[in-house]
Amino acid sequence: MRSGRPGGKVRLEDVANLAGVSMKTVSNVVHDHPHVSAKMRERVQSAIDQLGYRPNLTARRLATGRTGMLALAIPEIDQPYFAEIVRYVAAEAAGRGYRVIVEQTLSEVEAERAIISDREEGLVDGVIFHPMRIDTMEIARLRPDTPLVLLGEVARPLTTDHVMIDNVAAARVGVELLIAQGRSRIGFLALVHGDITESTHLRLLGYQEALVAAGMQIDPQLVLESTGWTVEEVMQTLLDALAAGIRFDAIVCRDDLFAMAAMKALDRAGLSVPGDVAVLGWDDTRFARYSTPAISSVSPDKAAIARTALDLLEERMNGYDGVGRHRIAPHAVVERETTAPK
Amino acid sequence: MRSGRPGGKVRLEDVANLAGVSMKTVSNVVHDHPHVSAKMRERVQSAIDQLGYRPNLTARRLATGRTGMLALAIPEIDQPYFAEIVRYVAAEAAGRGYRVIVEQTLSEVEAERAIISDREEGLVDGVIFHPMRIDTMEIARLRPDTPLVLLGEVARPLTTDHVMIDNVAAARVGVELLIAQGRSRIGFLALVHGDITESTHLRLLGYQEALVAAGMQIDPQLVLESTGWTVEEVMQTLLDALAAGIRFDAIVCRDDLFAMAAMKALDRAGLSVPGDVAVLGWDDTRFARYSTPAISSVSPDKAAIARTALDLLEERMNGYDGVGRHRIAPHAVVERETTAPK
DNA sequence: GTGAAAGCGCTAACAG
DNA sequence: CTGTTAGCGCTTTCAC
Repeated sequence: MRSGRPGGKVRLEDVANLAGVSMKTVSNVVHDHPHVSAKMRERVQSAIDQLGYRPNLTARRLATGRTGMLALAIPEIDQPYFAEIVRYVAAEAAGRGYRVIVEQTLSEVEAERAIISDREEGLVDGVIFHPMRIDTMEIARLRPDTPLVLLGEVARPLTTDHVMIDNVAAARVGVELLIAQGRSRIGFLALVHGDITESTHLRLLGYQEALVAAGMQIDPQLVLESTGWTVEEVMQTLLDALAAGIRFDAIVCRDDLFAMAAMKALDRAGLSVPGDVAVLGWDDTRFARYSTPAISSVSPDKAAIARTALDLLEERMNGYDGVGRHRIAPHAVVERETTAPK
Repeated sequence: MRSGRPGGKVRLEDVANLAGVSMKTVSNVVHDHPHVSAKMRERVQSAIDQLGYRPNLTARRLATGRTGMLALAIPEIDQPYFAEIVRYVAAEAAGRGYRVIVEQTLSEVEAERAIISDREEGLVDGVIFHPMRIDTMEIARLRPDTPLVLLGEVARPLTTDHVMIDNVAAARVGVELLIAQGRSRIGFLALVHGDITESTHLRLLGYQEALVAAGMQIDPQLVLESTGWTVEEVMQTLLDALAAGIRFDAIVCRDDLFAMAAMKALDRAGLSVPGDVAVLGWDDTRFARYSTPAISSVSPDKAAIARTALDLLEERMNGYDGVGRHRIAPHAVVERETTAPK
């Protein structure tokens, strides 16, 4: 089945020789080019099968200048929200003929810098990047030659494309739901020390807007602050507030992980959900769906985020070189078991 | 900063010209080759910086025949167990100088077949594959030229390397824990219709062995069967058993997702965990840690799995061509809140 | 220690 | 519609 060449490697030329045609004709067959006679096609195909020929991607890439690969850079692959984003982006990319390589930054500054200032050329045709640590200025300065689209709520760089949801509006809708269900002491879990992304602040802003619009008083005590992102830290934050005598009948969480932490804290404090306290998560991940009780959650349209990011990126890869575009993806609030009329 | 060449592309040769040295010398500097004088290195480096030269990966790959890339093929990226496997494999691979591209099969036969019978050459140097649908015979028959290591409990192919945990022993230890805590009506959730992997059967076998070893009676009623893998189906399976009057004081689950489903069903049936019923999960994912109550879980050593898979794969990539090796990674049982003495 | 030249396997422009 | 040929940018013998 293999050619007699050393290493068993079969080249396009070997196929051409065996079939008695030119390399161009073989290439036409491999690429399903229209203008090839049926008998020709068959003859070439049989040579391909006989030799077990497989086109060499690397050579093709060198010749075409395209890799057919995209990089998706995210903080952590095993955080459900990002795992789901990877899934949608990979599906969307596959539909457009791209494969995706996943890069984890672990929210480390150096890793994020490495994404932007790509040292080597020809790894990927484009990059989709969800930054956590580096800011607009740095992205603008280190801006790579490679087409780039940003995800998430970084401060908006003027020069770079960007896809996000309207966090303020989403938070507002979520809080309005709680208010409509008769909740009046609605907490926010939580601001995080050292968080330089805008997400949490925007969500907090929407929370505040909804309260004001409803003519409710804003009690700063209800806005909690966590020392970190872990479930343990977030749980402790709520536990401390409860121990300090602060009372809630609803809690808006910055994401589903925080909601899981809230469930733990409330359980430990002997409070029932949603009887005593309603809980609203964010991101609509598997955590929310599989938890008991199932967590109501603000749901960004991940498929739309992926689709929009790919749209933008493809335009860049096709040569668009204008100013940065900013696209808003839709959101919804999915009601499950942790929210209910009081 | 850019050369005057069209397209702004800077090549090794341009650097060589500017620095007034040969391409070989530039290459030596780029690769930190030892035998280069300090002044030479400096001169070349300044030319590199001046031109903004970035080596072209594709050309390097074509010349060397290595891609520096690995494929990791898994069923679903957004299933926590696999997301965590991706994380460990990616970390391990990065440490060895490889990048990884993630391929989702979605447990579809055709997608799995595509992984094995790679149509194109030069995409990756090696493949790590967690199959769900295709069997030993097919893997052996379609076996690609690309080095391959299998993950999970497929029937063991003689020709292919393979990393797994000892499912039987792990299940036995888990059930022994339950027995030691005074549980006597221990259910198994669940066999799944159409599941052709060995995992569930091996776990069921260990379950059975532990019961026999403890001199307990085996009640077939306690071994449940689900029509599918979704949380809804699994939950319904347990709900049906409960409705049929079958009583449990512990449930061993085939994975953490099934454990989440069990928690839902028990909650709905008004049973408390672990008061009335203990629950043991499998895979030790974030689900188990973040759930309320936190789920005790059989914990495969994912770091060891990743490390071992890479070890095996590197040997293959370095030319080892012997018989398939089978490596067992360690496991443990992590006790959390869903198991406790009765 | 450094330089010149021959590929790596494919694509695409051009000629026939 | 098919064949020829010149690159794509780097690595790597092999002389110097």
